[in-house]
Amino acid sequence: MHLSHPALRQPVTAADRVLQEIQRAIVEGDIAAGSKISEPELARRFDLSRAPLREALARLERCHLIERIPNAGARVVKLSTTGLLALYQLRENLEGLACKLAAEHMTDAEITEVRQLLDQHLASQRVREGESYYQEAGDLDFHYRVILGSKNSYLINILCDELYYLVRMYRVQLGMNGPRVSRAFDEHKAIINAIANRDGELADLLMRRHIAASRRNIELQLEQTGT
Amino acid sequence: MHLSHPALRQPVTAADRVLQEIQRAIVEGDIAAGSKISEPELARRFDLSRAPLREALARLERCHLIERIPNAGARVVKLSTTGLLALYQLRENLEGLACKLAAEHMTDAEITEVRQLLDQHLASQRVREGESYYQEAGDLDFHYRVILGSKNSYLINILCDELYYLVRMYRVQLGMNGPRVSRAFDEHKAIINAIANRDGELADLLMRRHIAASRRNIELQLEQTGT
DNA sequence: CACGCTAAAATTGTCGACAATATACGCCTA
DNA sequence: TAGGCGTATATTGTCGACAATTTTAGCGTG
Repeated sequence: MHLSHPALRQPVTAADRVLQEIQRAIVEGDIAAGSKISEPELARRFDLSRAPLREALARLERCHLIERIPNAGARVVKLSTTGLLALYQLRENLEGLACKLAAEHMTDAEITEVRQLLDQHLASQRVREGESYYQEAGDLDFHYRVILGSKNSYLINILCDELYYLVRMYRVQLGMNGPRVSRAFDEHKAIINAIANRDGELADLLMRRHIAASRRNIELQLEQTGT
Repeated sequence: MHLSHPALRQPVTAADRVLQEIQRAIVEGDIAAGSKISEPELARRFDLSRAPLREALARLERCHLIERIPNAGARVVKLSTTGLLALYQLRENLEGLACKLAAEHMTDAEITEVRQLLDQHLASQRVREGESYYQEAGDLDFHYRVILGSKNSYLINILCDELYYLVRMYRVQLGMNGPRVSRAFDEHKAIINAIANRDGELADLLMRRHIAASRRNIELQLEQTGT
């Protein structure tokens, strides 16, 4: 049971590289949601054989970005309100647990690092008010740290490797530039404070609320865009 | 988002078949925990080429039965106390959530089915008192039903496809024939009652306790066997 | 014109061989 | 004899081609 997970590992094999490229393409909508995946086409596009490509597809299925049917091929996942709800329902619970465990297992040094990270975000955010991309990356970065702080490898694997690409996909393809930017920082602060105080129960609660608020925000976006 | 998951699907491809065979072999200790996986050897043993075998290995990694290192090969996972703890920590939370959602989403018909299932277990268990295998299968069956009842595809996928083979592996390789057999039935009854009453909060609590008790039981087994 | 059947095309699944990388062995040196 | 280096071996990663299956297109029939 090792704690550093593959997502942070830089690609060493051709399958790793093409995985990252396709992941990015799907998350950012470069390959349209719901569209069919053609192995021969992708193989040509990325200039490699089908063997490493299929390896990559297997991992894409693992993080729920594509759905495969035997002998019939793969499709990029479709975004839906029910899917979003199910995903965030899970996140609320899992990241709440992660917070509780982080309050038990994070070292003081790690907590200090996260606080420095938040200070950085605050500074850079004041400068480029409203640029959602940095906010988003920063938010994910914060969540990553806390999740890793749980020191539970299964939990880390599920959240960082299997669910987060899909979370990003929903965020990116739904815009995510609302007025929530500034409030999120305060919520992050409160969470890391609870963790620093070793108050797992509170950290759990605050994280659940934080994610619930984030979910409502995206749902609003969804309604406005018109499903 | 479809609710019936691959685990219940019968194998259609060669990779599917060999996956199931290797899964069983690892879970039951036929392939020793911690041992190295040799692709050429397994390919000969199951009489197929390395392509479908590697597909199977990718899925074995997904359900945490093996660990792969690029260019260096795969090893069967090692069982450990910390691993068991991390796994059950997650199960407590996730299956608790599953219960809460099941209380909201299960149909009356589905609840009736689960109750019939429990009656069957009780009858057959009275007959073959103490035979742990059936008990284990029955227990897992109950948990499966509840999890499916949550109607959350991500939750179902994580519990049934990714974590449960490992749970079974711990159970099988640690014996699991303790005196807990009879108490589990009562706990199952209480859980389905809570779900039937649409009391999600109570169902959540009871399931967490049920799994915590199960964990303590296995930990005891571990200590006795001598890690 | 719609429907079902048949045949052709395309796609996925599997195979055996080659290339790149890691492991194991033997040798040399201190 | 212990330790490090270089080669030999074995294993994993990748490739191109073939087999099996599905999808598509065309045809005939009701």
